[in-house]
Amino acid sequence: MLEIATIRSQFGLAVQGLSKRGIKEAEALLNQVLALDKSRRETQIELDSTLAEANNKAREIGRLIQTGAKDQAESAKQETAGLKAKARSLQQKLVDLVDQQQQALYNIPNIPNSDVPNGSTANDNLVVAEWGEKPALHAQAKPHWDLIKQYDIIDFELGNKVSGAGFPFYKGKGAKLVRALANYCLDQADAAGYLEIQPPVIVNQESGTATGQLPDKEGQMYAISDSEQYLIPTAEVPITNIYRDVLLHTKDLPIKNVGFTPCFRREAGSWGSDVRGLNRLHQFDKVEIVQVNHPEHSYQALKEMVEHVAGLLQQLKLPYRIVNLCGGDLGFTAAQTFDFEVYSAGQDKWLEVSSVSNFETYQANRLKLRCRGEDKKNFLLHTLNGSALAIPRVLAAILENNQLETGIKIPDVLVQYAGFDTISL
RNA sequence: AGAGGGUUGGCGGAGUGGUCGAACGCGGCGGUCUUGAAAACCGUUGUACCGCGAGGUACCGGGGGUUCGAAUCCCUCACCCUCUGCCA
Repeated sequence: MLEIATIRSQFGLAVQGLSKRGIKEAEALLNQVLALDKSRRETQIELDSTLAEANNKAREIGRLIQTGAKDQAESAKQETAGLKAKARSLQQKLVDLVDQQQQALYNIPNIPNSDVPNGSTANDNLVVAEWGEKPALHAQAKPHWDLIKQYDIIDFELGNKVSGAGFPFYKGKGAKLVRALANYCLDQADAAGYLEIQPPVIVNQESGTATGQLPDKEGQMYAISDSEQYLIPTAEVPITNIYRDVLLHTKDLPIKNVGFTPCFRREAGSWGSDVRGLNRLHQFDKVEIVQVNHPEHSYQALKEMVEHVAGLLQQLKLPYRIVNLCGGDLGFTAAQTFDFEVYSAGQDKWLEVSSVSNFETYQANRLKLRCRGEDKKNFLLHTLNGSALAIPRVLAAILENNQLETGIKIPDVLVQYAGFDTISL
């Protein structure tokens, strides 16, 4: 969430930033927050002075009682009734105003950084790098949803029967490939200095709010009935929330964590005819890298994370392009995001397999994740995360790009993890 | 799951209704002393919000209540410890 101090001191920049996201009423929205902030402060001043008066009265009564002046004490008690009522109503007013301000801020997205391209849709995203050659496939090449049936390695019908659409079963070499990809990604992250974490996959409301999924994306998460908990849509949520209400020291930085979890997404409204097979699932596995860094180093960290993901895809020999998301396509909480899209030859499509973002202080402000500086002043840290990688789409691209007439060739780096080098009949 | 005990500042640990943001010790920071260091001594040392400032307000696990006044009493939730039970 944006800091109220930032909105106050850099109003023009904030308006400009939100406009970049295509929010037309940005100025009115921010003015509304500032108005709430103003009355919040006024109410607090009034409340504080009322409480100060009541405190003084109470001390005075204490003194009177101790000196034995019972009658005076009793009459002084009568005088406090009004103050008490006043304080109570001001308190309520303050709580309401704080709540309103909070709600308003929760619904304002992050300000894109200056390097984010202008634009309103995915068409305006900027391709900043491309790597690899599109493979030349044989004449009978197929999309992965046909290949998985042919080799019987992933079963959507079975998933449909047991769970629902978008919950496939991975079988045999399909299951082993998932495991191989996860292990490969985790080992690479480990080598890059990330601490491996196995977090819970169910989180509470506070966690969902702190990383920004709530209230913005409530409809996209699976909620647990009765317990106000949610299945995680990404390991970002539990892993970043480790640092909720935490005060770090500069010597602790950077923090680098990696987690491998299933991710659950309702994907409400996004089901279409072009979304087939592994392209979009309700449950999928993902290795996620998360960093907490000093504001001065976060963009260097973002660059390193982008390079890390690029390295993974290069070793897997998957052609990819890196996309700098435009203002209109940027996620709610991100200040800047680079998407990795892998070319999947069987369906002739670019599949998003990673999204690497810097959230600057947006999440840290909700998390109350701060750092104690050398000057003993506390400041908000920057959080970052990226997929490294989202497994099913990578799997789809591997199956499609490496298909031969005789079978599917497994990328060299995965062979030692998978225990086989070919999928064939 | 049941019974009992507990949760206080960076740490340890007092405090059971008033002057307590909280004794004391340790640690940290500054100083005196010393060629330097240690020891000793003196001072200082939480966070957030509001205020130009003086200063004010809130916070003793979370939330609510009683009271003129709550770290202290009551309710509730969470967590920890001990004993009993159950279970991958």
